[in-house]
Amino acid sequence: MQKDKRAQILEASVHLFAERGFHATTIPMIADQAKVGAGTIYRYFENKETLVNELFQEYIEKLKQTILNNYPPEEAEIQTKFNHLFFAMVSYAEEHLQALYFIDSHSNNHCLDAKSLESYQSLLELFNSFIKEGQKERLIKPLPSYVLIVMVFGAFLGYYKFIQRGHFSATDHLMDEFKKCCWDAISLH
Amino acid sequence: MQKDKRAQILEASVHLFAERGFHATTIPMIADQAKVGAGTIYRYFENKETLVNELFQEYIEKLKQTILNNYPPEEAEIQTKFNHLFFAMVSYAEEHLQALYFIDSHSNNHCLDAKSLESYQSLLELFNSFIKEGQKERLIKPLPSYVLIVMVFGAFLGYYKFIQRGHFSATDHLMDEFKKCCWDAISLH
Amino acid sequence: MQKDKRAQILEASVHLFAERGFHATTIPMIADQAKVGAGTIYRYFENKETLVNELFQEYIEKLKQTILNNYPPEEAEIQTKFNHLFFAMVSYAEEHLQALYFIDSHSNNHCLDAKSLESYQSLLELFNSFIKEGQKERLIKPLPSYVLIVMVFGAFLGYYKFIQRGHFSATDHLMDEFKKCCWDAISLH
Amino acid sequence: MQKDKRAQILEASVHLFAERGFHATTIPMIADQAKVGAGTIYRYFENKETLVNELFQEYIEKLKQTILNNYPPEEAEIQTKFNHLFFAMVSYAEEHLQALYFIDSHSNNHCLDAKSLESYQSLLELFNSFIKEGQKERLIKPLPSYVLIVMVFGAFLGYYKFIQRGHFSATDHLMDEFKKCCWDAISLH
DNA sequence: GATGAATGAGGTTTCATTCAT
DNA sequence: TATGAATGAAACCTCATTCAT
Repeated sequence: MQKDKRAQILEASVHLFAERGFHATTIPMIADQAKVGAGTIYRYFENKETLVNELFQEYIEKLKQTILNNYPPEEAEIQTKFNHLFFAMVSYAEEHLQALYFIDSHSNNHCLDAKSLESYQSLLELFNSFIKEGQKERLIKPLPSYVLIVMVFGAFLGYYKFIQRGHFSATDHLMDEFKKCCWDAISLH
Repeated sequence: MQKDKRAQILEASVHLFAERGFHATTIPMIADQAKVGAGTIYRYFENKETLVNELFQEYIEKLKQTILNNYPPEEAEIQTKFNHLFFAMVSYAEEHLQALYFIDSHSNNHCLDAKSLESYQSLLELFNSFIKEGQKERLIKPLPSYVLIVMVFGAFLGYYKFIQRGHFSATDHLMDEFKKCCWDAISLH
Repeated sequence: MQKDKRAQILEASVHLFAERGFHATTIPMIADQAKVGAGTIYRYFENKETLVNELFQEYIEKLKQTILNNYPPEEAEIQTKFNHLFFAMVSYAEEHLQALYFIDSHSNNHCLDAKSLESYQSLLELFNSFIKEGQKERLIKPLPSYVLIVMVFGAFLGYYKFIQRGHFSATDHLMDEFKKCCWDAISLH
Repeated sequence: MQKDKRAQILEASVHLFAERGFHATTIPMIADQAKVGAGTIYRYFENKETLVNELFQEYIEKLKQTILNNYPPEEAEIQTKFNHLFFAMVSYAEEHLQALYFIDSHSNNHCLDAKSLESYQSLLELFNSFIKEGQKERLIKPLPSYVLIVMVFGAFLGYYKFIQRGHFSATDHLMDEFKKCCWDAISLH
């Protein structure tokens, strides 16, 4: 009861989709994990496709909010903006790691509808405009922004997957190294 | 007739699995694409799972061969080894781009059996030993090698996905930028 | 619906398996006869094999119960015990004739699992111990009990198949003849 | 080569059908056992159904021949005729035990066509006329001949299955007991 | 509103049969 | 003539979805 059933369903879904993928996750699995009846899911979502799309859009929106919250003013330096983006990602990853995996592994999936793709594009646009600006100032490499974004995104997933697996614990020192790594990857010199 | 049916099936499978994923690809889809009867697939593969596993292992092996072919001697410089690895990846990506997507998107998939995972690990080990060596010489960042590998792997996929989509054409200049990007991402200074 | 779905499925199955055999009976046939959806069968039975095995075991158990119910005390005469066994079989055959055919025609079938075979053996053991006792008292022929059992079992099936086909109706007189026939087959003099 | 391929196929078929039944026996199984290609079977038999029917008819015919060979003259005594029938069955069982199982387990099978059923009926008729004659002379029990036939047939199968399993070896003494058992089962007094 | 038993469309897999060699 | 690779109809089985309770 405590939590809203819709939230329980979304929470169960994001874990399962992240872990197994959309097609390998069944409605009964979600119902079990969410501790609701299978039929209940259909009171909140028209069908499995709308469920995955609403889930995708909500988590994209949450990430966009995290990024836009306290975003540095336009006139701020690129480094400042990079710092903000980096720590926004860190913050999101620490709170919604499953969501990050889910977004990454489903962003090319056929199950997404137009609205989800648009949502995803608008997320990429946040990074894209940052990169375009840096490239204009000759501070960021003149590569297609998509390549730079995907590289850093991949790095984030790798970094957190590694920590999550307990191979070693997150320290401030490691985080600094990681941040520098991301910056070096995209910056000129 | 021309080609071996087994090869036709593998070729159709790698495209479909890369594009849609294991669970969203049906046997009739593969049969149609491969221009064989659905039953024919079962003359060459015990079932859908062994098909995906044999496919995975064959393409991992091919990538390992590409990397190990003319690999610089142990005493060679890190830069030389990096160049080799980079161009091996380029060569593989240009010949088997679908395979690269397929490997990337399925390396965490539950459909893989122990042998496939082992195969994948042995591929990662090739990169890993290169990174470990570079770290010992203080030429490569002291981050978990997994993070560095994933970052560069992600960059490759992003780079080729972008080119493939025709957003712009591959030039030697762009390739140089891209190579520098990958090196900067992992190297110290 | 009126009856329990599981019971409907079992009832349809025993008729079809008795009539056509396990392998010639399809799930859709059972679903049609039981008036349930094909998928419903899998809510009650893991697969077709567990269906046939549970069915077999349930009907064997029912026959064992019929036999053991009011079984004469150990010290009773062989003739008394024979009468009991005979009428237990008559009672079972009249209520569950299809089951008798089903058991007979599937007792050597590869579809049976270890538990079913064990169940069947324990049924044979009931007859076997009766025969062994009679042989000790030199009232029953010194042939392998299996031969005697199969002979009488075959006679029962023949007798009831004949009656069922309506070639003639069951009368007390006929039943007496039949009983005498079974007894003569196994007894000494 | 040695044997005619058709004979090899029939021989393999009778073993497999007796052991596993018509529907559980596949054409590749028969081809393997017969050491011929699967396609070869279709050079000798139109399809699987005609194969089983020709097989059935040939073995029924063989049994009828065994019985009719040296059959006692009409005026002979019932006991003489019984002896002949009994030893004809023994002879057949010893030479073609698999065929006896095959006939028994398929005589009610839906795979049989009209001609096979007719063939089977004409076999039963041989036994039936013997029984009718014995009943007229009040030497055989006044039960439906079908019941008596099935009983003795079942006894034969049980007897030979037991011996085949090696539970004990066939002796002249045992055979005499068995013969007496069959006679007692059907005779008056 | 919540449930989960029931359903059947659609997936995976088998196998009788064909046909090029 | 003999073969066995290839086929697709039809089998078994799963699971998204519905609906009576």
